[in-house]
Amino acid sequence: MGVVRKTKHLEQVLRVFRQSSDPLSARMLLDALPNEVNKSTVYRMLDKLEDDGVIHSFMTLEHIRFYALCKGCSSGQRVDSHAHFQCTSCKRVSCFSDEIVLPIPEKARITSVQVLFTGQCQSCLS
Amino acid sequence: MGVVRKTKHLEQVLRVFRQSSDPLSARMLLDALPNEVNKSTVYRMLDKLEDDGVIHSFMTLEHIRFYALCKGCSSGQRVDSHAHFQCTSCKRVSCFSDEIVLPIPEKARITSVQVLFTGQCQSCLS
DNA sequence: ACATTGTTGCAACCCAGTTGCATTAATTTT
DNA sequence: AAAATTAATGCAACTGGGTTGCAACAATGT
Repeated sequence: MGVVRKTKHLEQVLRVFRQSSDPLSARMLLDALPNEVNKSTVYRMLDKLEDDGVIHSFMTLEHIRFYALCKGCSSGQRVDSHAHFQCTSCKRVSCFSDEIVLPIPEKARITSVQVLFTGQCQSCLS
Repeated sequence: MGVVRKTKHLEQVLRVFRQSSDPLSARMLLDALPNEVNKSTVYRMLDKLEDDGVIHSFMTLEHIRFYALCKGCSSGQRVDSHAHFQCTSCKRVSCFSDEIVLPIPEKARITSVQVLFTGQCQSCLS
């Protein structure tokens, strides 16, 4: 189905994503939006944007879903092995710039791969 | 901290894991245990087993945590890039037999990598 | 057998995410 | 431009995975 109408909220959501270098959770997005938006609305927008291939999502080990813009993902053949990283100390989530090359197994029809590295980031190490 | 005492529940949990070829969620484990066990107890056992490096966990896209025995993982230097697969149709989760070789990024001290393939499994394709 | 202390069960709780429904607002039709 | 259509929104209640504090219980050391 996906997004059909251009609403103010939608524009604001996209602006927040564009301005953020890191992936965002629904909560973070909710806090970042300029005016009050209901959380159901935010979840619904995120769902639709993901359906449309505008953003993609992945789960962190704290069972929180994070969303990020699909920059390179051609929404047709999407095996975007784009990887993410979460620092176990500060919990911050970020994207890995390098594309990860993964061997796609034969056994199944793979449509996506999510890769999450965990460990300590630079600033938490020092 | 980890597990200290050998209780009946603990033995049963380990038996269930050994008998299962697939990773298990807390709920599935709860259902598979022969006698009634409180869910808090199960979650606590899982936490401790993971601390001890006996099992490892990962999140599915439905934000459910799955656990599996660490077969090859030496609990010392553990960058176990063991991959999992979830079928988007039947939701079943399984382990990939092939070890995935991943380039470990320099920027951070990586301690673990989780890889989750999603798509359709053999039986759902036919 | 007893003391110690890790483990369990219980109930209440937290929080991410969902749902049904009435209302509002973006688009289309006239 | 106003009316009709229908997607998007807000609200409140709900679901379900996972956690927590505490009293009761049971595995281990002496």
